[in-house]
Amino acid sequence: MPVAPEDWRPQGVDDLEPRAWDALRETAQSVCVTAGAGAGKTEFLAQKAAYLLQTGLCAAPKRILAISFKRDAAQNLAARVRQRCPADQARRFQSMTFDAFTKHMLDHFRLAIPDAYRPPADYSIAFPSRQDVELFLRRHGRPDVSADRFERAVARTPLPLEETVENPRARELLRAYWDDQYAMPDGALVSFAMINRVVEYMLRANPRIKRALRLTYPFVFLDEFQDTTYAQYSLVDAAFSESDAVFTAVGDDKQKIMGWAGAMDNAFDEFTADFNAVRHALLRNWRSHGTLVAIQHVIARQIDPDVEEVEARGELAVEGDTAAIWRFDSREQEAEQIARWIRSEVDDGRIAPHDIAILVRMRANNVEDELAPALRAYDLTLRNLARNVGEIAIQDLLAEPLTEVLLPLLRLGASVRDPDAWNATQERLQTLAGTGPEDEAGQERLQREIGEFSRNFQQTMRDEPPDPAVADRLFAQALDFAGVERLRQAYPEYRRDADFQRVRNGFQVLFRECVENAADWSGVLDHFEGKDQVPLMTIHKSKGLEFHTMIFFGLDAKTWWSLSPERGEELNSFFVAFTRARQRAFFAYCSERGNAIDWLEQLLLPAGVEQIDGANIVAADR
DNA sequence: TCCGAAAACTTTTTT
DNA sequence: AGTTTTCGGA
Repeated sequence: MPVAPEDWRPQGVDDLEPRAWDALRETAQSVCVTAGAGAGKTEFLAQKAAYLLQTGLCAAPKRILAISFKRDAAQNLAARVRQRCPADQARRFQSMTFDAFTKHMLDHFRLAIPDAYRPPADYSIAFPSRQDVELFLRRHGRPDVSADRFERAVARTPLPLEETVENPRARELLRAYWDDQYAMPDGALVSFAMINRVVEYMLRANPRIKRALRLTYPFVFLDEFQDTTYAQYSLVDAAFSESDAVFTAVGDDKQKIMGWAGAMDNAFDEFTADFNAVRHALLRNWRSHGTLVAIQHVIARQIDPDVEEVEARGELAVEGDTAAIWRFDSREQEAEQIARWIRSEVDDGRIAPHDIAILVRMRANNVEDELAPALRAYDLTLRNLARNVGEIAIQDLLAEPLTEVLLPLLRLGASVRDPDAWNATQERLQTLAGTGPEDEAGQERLQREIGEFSRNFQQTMRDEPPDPAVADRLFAQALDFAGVERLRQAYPEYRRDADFQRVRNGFQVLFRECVENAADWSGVLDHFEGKDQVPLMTIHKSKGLEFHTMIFFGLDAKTWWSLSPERGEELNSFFVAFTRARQRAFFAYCSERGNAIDWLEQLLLPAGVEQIDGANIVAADR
């Protein structure tokens, strides 16, 4: 039974801020919502979805399409809506990445693609490397063309090339690329950039498909809109322009840090004009407390002089400095003092190591070499999320479906009763086996198998202390229980053997590594997931995350190369780093490497951020 | 093998 | 803009 719009209440939260109400109730016209750091972007989208679904403004069988850039963002949003709405409503909320959406469109409407550009049904996804592209350019006698620019041309040139490219040499080169990719010896290899172009062409050429799309999705959400690329924008345009689809685009221009990778210059302005959207700005920050928000405002005003002041809703919960520049004399002192500071914070019981993030602008691997030994001397472990285990980065490995299946399985063995692990295992295996909730016999068999498996595992883990050889054996057994063939069937990204082996191998390497650092198997798995370790990552990787305390490492001029205070994204990336902090933000630099960049000092000092001699950050008697 | 010069690279996601 | 890798000539 639908709720009347005026009676609808937010789900699972007390209330929304007035601006959020305005943006939420706007359902007749597209909206651009500026949601700054900590404004509750995901929550806002989830509430708006709940509003549309529960009031019947988006009534069955119509659906909401939500498009994000990253898999975890798409999954988080979907999970949030599932918490807020009954299953039959949540099913009509389709949250996916841009690439997943275009690939679905391609697979569904492949036959509607004009002959000259229709990929064969058995195409595979390619992630072309620079070398691949350079090889192609050399083969076609054009080594003078930069691979970067050529890839960008592929991504941005609309099809059909015969009509859209005037320069004959450019046209032939692009056409040769498409022909080559479609005629690879092991079958067609298509990149997501190509899929985007093909689908955009298909939508332009088939008004009927466009109409069907519009009927299915009267509402479209676009997440992190500031980072939309031109290719993605043109696809959205081809799919929904001149339709009555109502868009909700959410993002923050001040956090645009992907321009160098092709993000649009002013996505919000263009969108507001093209889709006749009204603009709203959320004005609360639920993440940080007042002191930090005040400093954030000073930086924000530097990025956009017209920015509105934000109301801090986070509570101050620490004593002492909440923002400071730490100046060190030498690299040695810098690493040593930071390690000592973290140790004393942890010893005082204030926070756990994983509440403190170390952010860097780039080259996290080099910084790891510098900091890890110092931390180790204080019995702290640094987790560099960009570090490769085998051929995959730890951060990527942790988000892989294989990890989602194997970790709960291993957890079952590590403790006698772990209902979360049991439920997760059951859910994952159901998906793998394709057992529906109505198949009672299948469910029972699954329960029995899990029970037997976990008893077996529990015994091994009780009898044998953590050891690399045992780890390998447990890993092999868990993988076997899940079933390699089933896994590779269920997840298309594992179809190609090399892709599966890369993840498999990475898991094994990290698992074996964690064995060395833990007293029991439970500890091994905690270590695997990063518990009680200090995370280290780039600013780009930290986007969307938050931490109790943020330490920015390397406020030296040398690491901020393409930086100019007036324009460019460097100030934005600095803003992103600062706004990750709930309680405290510190900036470390060391005169041995260089001086803190002038403009940052000029920005931070007047904002009330003091400079502290790094020798004094931990009391001497500790 | 060594040296200096030149070129490459830095910040990333995606089934 | 600075750091790291590659390359060519000795």
